[in-house]
Amino acid sequence: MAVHKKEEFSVKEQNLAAFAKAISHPARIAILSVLAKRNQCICGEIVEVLPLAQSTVSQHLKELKNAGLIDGETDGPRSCYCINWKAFEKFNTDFNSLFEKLKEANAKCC
Amino acid sequence: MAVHKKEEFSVKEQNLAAFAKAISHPARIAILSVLAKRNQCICGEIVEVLPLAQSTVSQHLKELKNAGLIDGETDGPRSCYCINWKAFEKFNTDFNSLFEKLKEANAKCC
DNA sequence: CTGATTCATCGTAAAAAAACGATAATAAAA
DNA sequence: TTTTATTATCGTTTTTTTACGATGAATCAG
Repeated sequence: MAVHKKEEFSVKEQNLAAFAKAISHPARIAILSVLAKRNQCICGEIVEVLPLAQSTVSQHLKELKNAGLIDGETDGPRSCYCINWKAFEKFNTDFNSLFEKLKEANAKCC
Repeated sequence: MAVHKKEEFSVKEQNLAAFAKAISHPARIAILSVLAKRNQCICGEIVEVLPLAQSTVSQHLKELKNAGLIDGETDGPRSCYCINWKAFEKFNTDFNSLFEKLKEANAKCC
């Protein structure tokens, strides 16, 4: 029990799920929101705004970066992050391509 | 350690994160995809298609229903599900309203 | 060079998620 | 009424996530 079954789904499904997972926590939504407003900012500014410890924020940033949603580069002793808009566009495209199919049917359940 | 901090974020952020969490597993993406194609179907049909046990699929369906992404009603001994398209539209709206703000800036990191 | 700042990483603990088998509940069929 | 088919729920185990403090690494200021 508790075996990994994620690999048995299609790559597209896995990618979409991975993106969704990246934004599936309010803290990460908040981080993205800050980045969207300020265009770019350093880790410390984000820590100031969020109700979380520095190490926790750093962890969330890492996850967002691993998922490809943000870019980051170190600038002296600090780290500067910004949103990777291309990744968001790809998400929108994939998301729609999965669900646009029968939208016009406007199904009523059973 | 391990304290719930989710409540300390805005309602909008929490809702968006909850939606994303619902679609953050490939099995649930696959379920939604099946429903989108077939308009509606019963639990058993989904179980046939997925590489998961019946109880696991039922659990995923419950999560999707709790998140408001699908509707379901029992039809005799079986349960019929379909997609709640309104919920998807709301997600799209909220998603864009959070992130559309600075898109034109096309930021380059630092 | 020393000290201060800034951030990432490590270790750890608690909570939640994922998966299954077994069992209960429900309604149709016999 | 008894059986059968279908689905939901319960109990359990393993894994993953969330969160923190403490420690390290890197750079700037003095």
